[in-house]
Amino acid sequence: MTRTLAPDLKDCNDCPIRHRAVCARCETDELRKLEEIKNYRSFSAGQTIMWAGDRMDFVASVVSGVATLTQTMEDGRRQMVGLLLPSDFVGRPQRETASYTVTAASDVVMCCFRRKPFEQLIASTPHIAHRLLEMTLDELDAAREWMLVLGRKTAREKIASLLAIIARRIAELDEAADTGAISFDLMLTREAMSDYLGLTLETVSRQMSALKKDGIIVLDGKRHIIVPDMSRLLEEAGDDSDGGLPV
Amino acid sequence: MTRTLAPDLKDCNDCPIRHRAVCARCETDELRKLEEIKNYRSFSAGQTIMWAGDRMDFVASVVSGVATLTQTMEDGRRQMVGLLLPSDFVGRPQRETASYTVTAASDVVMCCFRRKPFEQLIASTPHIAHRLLEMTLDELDAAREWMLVLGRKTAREKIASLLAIIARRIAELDEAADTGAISFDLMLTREAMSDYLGLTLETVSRQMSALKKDGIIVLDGKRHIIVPDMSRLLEEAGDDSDGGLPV
DNA sequence: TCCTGTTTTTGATCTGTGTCAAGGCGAACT
DNA sequence: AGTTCGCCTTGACACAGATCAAAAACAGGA
Repeated sequence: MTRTLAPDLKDCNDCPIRHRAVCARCETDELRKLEEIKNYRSFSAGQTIMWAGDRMDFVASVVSGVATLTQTMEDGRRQMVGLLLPSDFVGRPQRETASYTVTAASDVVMCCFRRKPFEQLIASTPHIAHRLLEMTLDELDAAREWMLVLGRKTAREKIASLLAIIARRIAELDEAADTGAISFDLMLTREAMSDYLGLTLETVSRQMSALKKDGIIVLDGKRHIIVPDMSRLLEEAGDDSDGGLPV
Repeated sequence: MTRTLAPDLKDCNDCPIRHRAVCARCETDELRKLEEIKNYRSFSAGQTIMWAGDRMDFVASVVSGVATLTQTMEDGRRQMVGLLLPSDFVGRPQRETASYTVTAASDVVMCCFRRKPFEQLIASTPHIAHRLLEMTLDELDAAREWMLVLGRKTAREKIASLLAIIARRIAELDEAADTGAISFDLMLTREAMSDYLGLTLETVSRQMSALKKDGIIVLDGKRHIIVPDMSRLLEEAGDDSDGGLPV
């Protein structure tokens, strides 16, 4: 349930798979192999990084920015199934084609690894395989928490849940942590939020206004959010305790 | 996206982790170790196998019957986050406590392994770790498909999707496959269905009646379902192509 | 600065699903 | 056979959120 950060995150800038990923215990020759198969790629806001069904020659780790994983039905209904923040991993070893469409929500930098050699690296390096399993289990937990949000929460609770998730991830990255008030840039359009939450963008807008009116959040411009009291937000989200939702 | 069955499933009755699990390439001393730490356990319909938050000393594989994974909010709202059919795996290595409540939907037999030694086995046996990763990735895909169902589909489409998933899993087990008509026992109450689909049991009942009236399904008693034409069901489910939803 | 297109807000109305309530059906037990 | 209990179905009505429509806020370029 708790996000498992590589313990020596801060000391790990040389490792090309950043943060939560496999770097923590990389040894020099593993690092060298990773160096060989990696390259950084940038995408601008709104750009589609990969379409569902595309051939997938890379796996990647988000370095900066926000990307989304979405599914679409033929009639255009869309559902976001994953929100990729810095340190998240994209792509599935052993699979030729992408299952989901990946879109850059903001400007994004990804650290890409050629898939074939990456798979070999996994096969020959047990601790990387373990790290990958751990990350996948975290993602599975996140997806399951999200099923509760989608299936059983009201519009207001959904919005509060989304804000809480992002606030938590941001706080985690900034290490600012428990200073009470948290402020962050929401790098999603209202439409992207509605795709995540299974709502329409009008409903998202209305509920944002309502949360603002009730003082749960403060809006500075359209996208910059201040949460004066995190516990009140969590209450609105209907979360038991403050355990919180993993992303 | 496609379920990955162990290739020599049929020849593997001695392996205590059945079907999809790790058995395919188990060698004799690995099998011996598994023998030592396993024991079979039976549960009767309706019984709670494990509560969220309980200490978890076992991981397990479903041998027969159907079990469910659910989350509950303090006010009682409930969401099923996983449906466990024979060959599915439960439990998370490296975690002390259960995240979800596990309930037997029908009479269930599980093959349980003591967690600590199982973790050691994973650590020392790369191909088991790989199999586990593959299974976890399949589950993640299933969870994400389910997010689309929960977030964007209508009640009728939700029901059709659930029936399609179960029909597909049953067909897979029976190996009866593409004979057009599929019939199976739905081992879930209307309430369990509603928990899976994020609906009320009344709505589930109404939509089942509607699908029956329209000839998409035939009901023999309350729980035995006949699907005369699988493609029509998939159409109702709103699935693109017939790719279908993994569970 | 104005113009243009995108994103967001707000309003009015409609509808699918939830809620509340009653009754039916079958299985197990007396 | 009758009673009880759990599960399922059906109906009437209410409401959260969708849909349709318009205007306001904002960003970027000429």
